[in-house]
Amino acid sequence: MGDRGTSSQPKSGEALLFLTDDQLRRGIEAMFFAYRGFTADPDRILAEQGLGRAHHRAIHFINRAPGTTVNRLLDVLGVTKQSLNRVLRTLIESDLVEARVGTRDRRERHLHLTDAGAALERELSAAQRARMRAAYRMAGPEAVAGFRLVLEQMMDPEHRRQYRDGQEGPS
Amino acid sequence: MGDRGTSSQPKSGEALLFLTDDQLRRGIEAMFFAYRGFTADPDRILAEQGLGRAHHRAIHFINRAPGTTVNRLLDVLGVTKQSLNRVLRTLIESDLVEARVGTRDRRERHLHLTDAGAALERELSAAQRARMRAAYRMAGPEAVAGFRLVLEQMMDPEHRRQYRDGQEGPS
DNA sequence: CTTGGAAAGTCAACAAGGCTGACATAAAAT
DNA sequence: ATTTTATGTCAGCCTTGTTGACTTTCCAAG
Repeated sequence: MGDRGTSSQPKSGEALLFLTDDQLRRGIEAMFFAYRGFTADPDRILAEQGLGRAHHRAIHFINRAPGTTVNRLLDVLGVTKQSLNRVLRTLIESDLVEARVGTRDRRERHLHLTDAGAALERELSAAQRARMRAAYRMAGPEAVAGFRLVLEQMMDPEHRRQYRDGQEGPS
Repeated sequence: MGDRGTSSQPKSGEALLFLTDDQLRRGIEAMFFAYRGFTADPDRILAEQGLGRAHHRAIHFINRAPGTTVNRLLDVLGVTKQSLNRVLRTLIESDLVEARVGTRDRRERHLHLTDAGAALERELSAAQRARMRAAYRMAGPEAVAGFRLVLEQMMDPEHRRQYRDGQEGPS
């Protein structure tokens, strides 16, 4: 779709300099390579236990919101219940997650990490945080602010809501 | 893994403020949600054609370096040759990619996009660039610089090399 | 020149983790 | 009493990773 036009007038002003197709392509590749690095350490740890990235995502969000229900988790993760169910079943069988029947609404299952699950979560997120901490240190505070700003804009609006819900509190 | 210590002294100075575990967790989730958004548009387009994300990656890097060999592509993509081979086979069968037997070394296959392949590439990357352009515009030039800086630091060193190889020229 | 190994690519079979669809059950809501 | 909601389950499909075994081609040492 002939938008090569942008590249033929690259330096028409600072405000546009970073919007050439080539600069955008660089950003696309940066996302690709960075995401690989971002998941590499947890993937290694998980593989040792016969788990995969899907388990990591479930563990992460259960840890963030203990007692969350299956339905809310489905929303956040954006997969089907059949897919999540398979993952949760193995996590429960491996004694990493506990599903407690709801007291108010007994149809609901409230999900919690067991001690072993919490330990694994710490191991996984420690690896991921270490990498991110290193990247943040190298790049500096202003870069980090920019990083987060761009990422937030890249999300679909629904996911952006869920992302913002993860904030400390309603400031 | 007792690195909860960081969170218990959160505001000990501007230089550390952004390195609390909670801030790092926010960054981790930002990556997760942003990457989903980042791939959403191409995924939709690809699904219509019965292709997947793996095909997109191959198409992207063949377009960037026409005539590249399977081996070099393997390096960039970081999958096994068997996995890539399956993807390439469907791309060739669908007349999106052409594999020319090497003239100097006839073991090699040099990969090129066909006209149809180039058209699909433009469609895919136009969607992805549009999203990135919008995110860049909302975030502003300084944020973009920070975004790219952090992403680069997050890559594994080998991938960082490949990423840098994608620059305009050896300035 | 031939022969043996290395390199590039292909084929086969398996696993993880997405997906859809159909159905079961229990509890809540109407 | 009926319907809706939350969850779980079975079956089967697809993509995209994996490993292992194989072919073709090239090159270099004998």
